[in-house]
Formats: sequence, C-alpha cells, structure tokens
Amino acid sequence: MLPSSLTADGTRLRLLRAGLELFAARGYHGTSIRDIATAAGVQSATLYGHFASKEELLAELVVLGHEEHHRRLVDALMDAGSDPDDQLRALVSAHVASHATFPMLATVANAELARLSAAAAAPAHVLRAKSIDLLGTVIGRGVRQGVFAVDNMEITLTAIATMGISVAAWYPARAAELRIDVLCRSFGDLALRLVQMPSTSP
Amino acid sequence: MLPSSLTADGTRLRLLRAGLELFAARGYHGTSIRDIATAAGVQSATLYGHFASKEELLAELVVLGHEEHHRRLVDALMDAGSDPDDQLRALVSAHVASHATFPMLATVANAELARLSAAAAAPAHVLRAKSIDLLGTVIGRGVRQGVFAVDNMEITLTAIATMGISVAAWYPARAAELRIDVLCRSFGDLALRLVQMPSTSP
DNA sequence: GTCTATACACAGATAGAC
DNA sequence: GTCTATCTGTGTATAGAC
Repeated sequence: MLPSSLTADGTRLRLLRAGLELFAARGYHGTSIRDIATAAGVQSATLYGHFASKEELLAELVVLGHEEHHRRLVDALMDAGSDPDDQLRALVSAHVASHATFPMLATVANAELARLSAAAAAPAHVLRAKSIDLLGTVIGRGVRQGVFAVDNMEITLTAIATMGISVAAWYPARAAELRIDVLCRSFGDLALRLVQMPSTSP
Repeated sequence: MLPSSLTADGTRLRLLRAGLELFAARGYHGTSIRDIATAAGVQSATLYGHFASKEELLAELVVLGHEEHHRRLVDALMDAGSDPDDQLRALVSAHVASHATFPMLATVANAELARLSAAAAAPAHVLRAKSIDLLGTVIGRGVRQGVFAVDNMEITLTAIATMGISVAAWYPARAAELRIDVLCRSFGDLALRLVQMPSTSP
C-alpha cells in the first residue's frame, strides 16, 4: 500500500495510510481531518502533532508517490542494456508496475496534485518532468539509431505515459487474474508498437 | 465550453457553466454552492430554483458529457465506411475531438463521476460501457478480417481509450499551435499502430 | 504524544417575502 | 424566479490538561 522507502512508524504511519486510503476513495476535499484521524484510531487533534496541516499530509503522500515512481524508472533504465527496445520495455514496465503495485498512491499523486499549492506541488512537477524526459531520451535515441520512428514526439510520450497511469484505476479489480509481470509485458508490447519503425521486419 | 445539445438558458445555463468551470478547476468538493452562485451572478438560494441539490447539478454535467461523447462516437462510426482502418480512425478521431473540444466537460465527466451516488452515476456508466463496446466491436471485426492483431483486447481497449482522455488535460494549453484535426490524425495513427498486424506491409 | 474541549468559519439547504 | 435571512451540521485548526 505504501512503498518501503517511507520512513514512518506508529501513529504517523497510520495517519499516512488512512489519508492515502481516504484521499484515493473520496478525494482530498471529500475527506475530513476527522475521517483520517478516526481511520487511524486517534483524535483529530493528534494529527497536528505529526503534520502542520491537512495539506501537508497530502503533500507528503504526493511527493512520496512521485519519488518512488521516478526512482523505479531510473533503476529500471540502469538495469537495462543499451538496446532501445530493451530500454523502452524497462521504462514502461517500471511505469506500469509502479501503478499496479501502488494504485492508491499513484491515484492520489496524480489526481490530488492539483489540490496542492504551487509551492507544495513543485517537487512533484520536477519529478514528472524528469520522468517524461527519461522516456523522451530513450525514444529519441531509438529514433536516431533508426529503430524507432515517431511522428509526433509530444503526443507519443503523452500516450505512453497515460496508458500506464490508467493502470492504477482498473488493475486492482483484475489483480487476481492478471499478474503484474504479464501486465508489464503487454504494455511493453503496446509501447513498442507505438514507436517501432513500421516496415522494419523482413 | 458546453455542447449545443444542451437545452438550457438564462440563469440555469449560467449556473451550469459556472459549475463546470469551478468543478473542473477545483473539483466537486472543492467548490461551494456559493462559489457557483457568485460566478453565475445570483445568490446561493437561487440555485435551488433550478437544481434540487449540488449533486444534481454535477449529475447533469456528467451525464451531458457522456451523452455528447457517445453521440459523437456513434455519428463518426455511422459516417465511416466498412474498412476497419477507417472505422477505428473515425472512432478515435471522434473520441479525441470530443475531449479537445470540451476539455472541461470531459474532465468533470471523468474525474468527478466518482463523487456521484450510484444511482446518479448509473446513466454515465451505461454510456461508458456502450462506448467501449463500440471500440471493441470495431477492433474485433478487424481481427476477424485479419487486418488487426491484438494480444490482449482489454488492455488494448483501455490503452486507446485512455490516450484520448488525457487530451482533455493537456490540449487546452496547446490549442494555439495544434489544430484539432491534426491532433485527431496523430491519435488515429497511434491507435492503428496499436492494433495493426505487425508485418502486413509488403 | 495524545487527549478533551472548543473557537470560528463555512458548508448545504430551507423559509418566506417580493 | 430571485432575493434576504437563517438553520444546522461540519470543516480546519488551536488551547491547554495529562
């Protein structure tokens, strides 16, 4: 539900978990401080012993989600070889796996980002830009090597990124039948279809 | 901003427009009755002369958005010929054009659907299922004719649908440089890449 | 750190005059 | 249809005891 990169324990962790679940289900403004506190098993005033405000609790979740996601992308790319196909597959797999593994965190990080002030949202926007840049770099390299062919880079990047984000919304209901590695392979196939040179196969 | 299929005028129309703008920007729970009334130039009590509740105003927008979208898909498919390529292009173009033309309505219809009660959301869910079915029918037919090849139909459908939905989020900022018909063509190309038989081109 | 108690603003919705 | 005025519940956040 929350990545192991999170260093929090006791009440603070329960508050983050409760906030995550409730924000994902009802949205930030649809969730009250009292809702979160009750779900965490404390009184509402206790929340302010751990977070300065409701917004700060959300900000922590949003930034954590973006950090975990970006870290996974970088790791995957580092583990991949130099082949553009492999690199794209690695990136898309990490992207999809991240959304399938932490669907609530991904939902909150994406959908409730707009509820943060500009200052609180800034770190997340930086990480988003870096993640998109990673994908653009891999595809651009494939294009220069002649193995990829892309008509509109911006639209292609958005398409690949968005495909993966949607996983957070529908995968949890399919988790019993569909393994994450199968899911990642399917999306890797789709992403390759989107960028590969049309008539390269002899 | 709102489709011409909407039959509303005067204060009622202004309330719908104000609700649409505010829900799109701040979300349903982030918008108050007073916000909407003020933006429409009336007092908050006046809203209840036109809608039974805040939720009913949202429901009207959500259903309208889904109706307009589905109608455009059906129209586009009816105008297309019998060629699977043309049919898919027509469907994806209508899908993308709908999101690029009414980005706020699409955003509210998608993002705030979850804020409606099950009863109020039901009509929208029916229309969503019908729209996905339309896409599945076209692609399934192409597969049976041997011009399309799809590994995982569910994932492919989701991918194509989601690609288009994201347009509502980013197209408004690009509207000055990127014409809608160019956008639709690009997404039609991408959708075809996702489903076409890999090595059909001689 | 967590509690009880509470301040104070604002939410959705209604009553009744015009 | 629209207004003014208001009811009542709930919102975020704080004060101060334990």
